[in-house]
Amino acid sequence: MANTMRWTLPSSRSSSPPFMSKTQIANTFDQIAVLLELDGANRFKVIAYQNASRALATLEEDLLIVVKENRVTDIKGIGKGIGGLISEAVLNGSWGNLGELYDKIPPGLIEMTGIPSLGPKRVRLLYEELNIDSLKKLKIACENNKIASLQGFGVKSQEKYLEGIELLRRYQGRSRMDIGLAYGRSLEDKISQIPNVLKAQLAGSARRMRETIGDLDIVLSAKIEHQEKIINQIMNFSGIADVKGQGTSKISLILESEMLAEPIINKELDFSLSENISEKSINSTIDAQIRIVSPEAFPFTLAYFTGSKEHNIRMRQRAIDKGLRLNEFGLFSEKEAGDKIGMEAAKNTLICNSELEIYKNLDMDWVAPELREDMGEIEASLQGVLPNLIKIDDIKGAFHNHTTSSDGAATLEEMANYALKLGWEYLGIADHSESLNIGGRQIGIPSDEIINQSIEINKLNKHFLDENINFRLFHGSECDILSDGKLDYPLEIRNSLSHVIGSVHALGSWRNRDESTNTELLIKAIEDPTFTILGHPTGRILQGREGFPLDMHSILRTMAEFNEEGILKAVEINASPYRLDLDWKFCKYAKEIGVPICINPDAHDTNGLSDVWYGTQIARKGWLESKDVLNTKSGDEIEILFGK
DNA sequence: GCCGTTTTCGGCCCGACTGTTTTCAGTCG
Repeated sequence: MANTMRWTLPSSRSSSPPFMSKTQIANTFDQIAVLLELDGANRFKVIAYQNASRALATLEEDLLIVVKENRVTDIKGIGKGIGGLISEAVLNGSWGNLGELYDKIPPGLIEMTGIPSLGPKRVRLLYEELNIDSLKKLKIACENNKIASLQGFGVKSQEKYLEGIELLRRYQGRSRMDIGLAYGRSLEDKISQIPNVLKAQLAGSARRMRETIGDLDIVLSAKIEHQEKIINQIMNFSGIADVKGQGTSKISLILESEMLAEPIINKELDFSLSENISEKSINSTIDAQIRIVSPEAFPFTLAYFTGSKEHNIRMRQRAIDKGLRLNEFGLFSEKEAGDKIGMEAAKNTLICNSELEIYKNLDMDWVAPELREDMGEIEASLQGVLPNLIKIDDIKGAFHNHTTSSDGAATLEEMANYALKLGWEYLGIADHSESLNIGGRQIGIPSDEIINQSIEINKLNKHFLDENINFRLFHGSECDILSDGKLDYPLEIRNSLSHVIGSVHALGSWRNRDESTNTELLIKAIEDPTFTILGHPTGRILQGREGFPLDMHSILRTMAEFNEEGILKAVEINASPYRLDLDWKFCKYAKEIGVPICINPDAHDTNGLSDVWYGTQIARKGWLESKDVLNTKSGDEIEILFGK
């Protein structure tokens, strides 16, 4: 959880209901869960708030309407208590007596739980016994040997906390998908090459293709007699910064950049990105857990550590419903296993040679790892209606790319040639528009110069046609959505373009406004007849900054209405691993209501075009099939759709 | 705090590792 330092209940900026948005309430419930833990509350109460937060974040309907129609407790996971809080927050902007909880828990305690192996229970104990309520006080207490004498603590814990405080200072938190995957694949590869390793596979959030990755989980299988030697060889890898734990079936490491097979390429970045990326992301470390199991247990352990936790809970429930029990070692009869646990319980497991067979034994279709978030995949799997997910080879081009005419590093021709090399049928050029300035320097193409780009594009297109090359350039613009919701450039320029990608760049005013005003202004931009695609919808930068507040469901509904009338309004998944915006959680909804999605690399150099891979992973995570994605269509089809 | 063909109470997923204990609680995933 980012920035745990100063938690407060949100106050409303609105003068009429809804006083609080879905997102605000969901975030608040997440905080409440942490505070309750520190307060020593019943752990199921904590889970209830976490579940309620999830339920709200995925609620598609307008929350105000749900509240007004007294349907809030119809939402699964929301009962009388939490439902009352939601209604009050939406209708009055107040938070019942939750304020007392915020007042009661010193903010320093939240920060202390960031120390490895120091959880809420012990933090609470330290607070009650020694009045420790900050990292600083904890450090002093450790140094003065005050912790070791406490019941349940010892010298080791004291030392660990001191190390942990130090670690916290340079702790990077989660990693972006590109960095996490680079580490994960390198480690997976190295382990696979050790003799007698039968399989080594990345699991966890990396396998599920989350936009950020917490730590790496790798499951490896080997015969029991080889396991000890394999562990020793792993421990001798270069690129291990620290060993956090080591057992016979699990090792826990911190990796540093020496682990990487090849250094991470620094691509040319959007100006707004480079501003928000600190040095820390470059020299980051990442945690890795490695599990060693027998070949028989491998599919179960892989499934278990792929998660998500929520998916696993549903899977176990499914097993229980069938009189079975599922754990990380097997799937077996509940009756037979009795009180036994772990490997012992799984002794008489049903044999499964792959994950597919585990699902099959539960009368389910295999669920792609990307979908395992308990977002409807269990139901779809049981009904046999899981989506046929899009693949990278389905992509035939992309619409949002920059050249040297704005802030790109490659020329139009270089970009086109690289796109051809990728096997694409088209490339959409969308340089920044006139108004975009940074530090007094104009980034965007001035109105009177855009004609030059048009001439150059026509020339290249004629060349492709003459040479009988199935490739074309589309001349668009990444047109600024100004703070009042109007589009940049005069109308005649926008009309002359094949596509207009509307993007918000002047984030200042958008981030300082409330959700409903922003939503209204963005809808105004979308309604402009020249508007085609919504670019990086929230402006978020992963690990950098939050996006501006927006009711995405409402935005998507507006876009769906246009599409129903045959007017193309698409939304972008910005495929840059720094953004991955539209968030995957909204993709399924967009698809269901009929809003086309494009996977756009927002490339600022030729290498950047390859980022469509990350966007495609996010599209898969968002349940998208090839037919849901605009840039799987052929060049001819796009030409008709754009009308140019 | 939520939920319910075992519905108004009693459950709520499961296991490894660690450091502290001498049988276990806390933490983590």
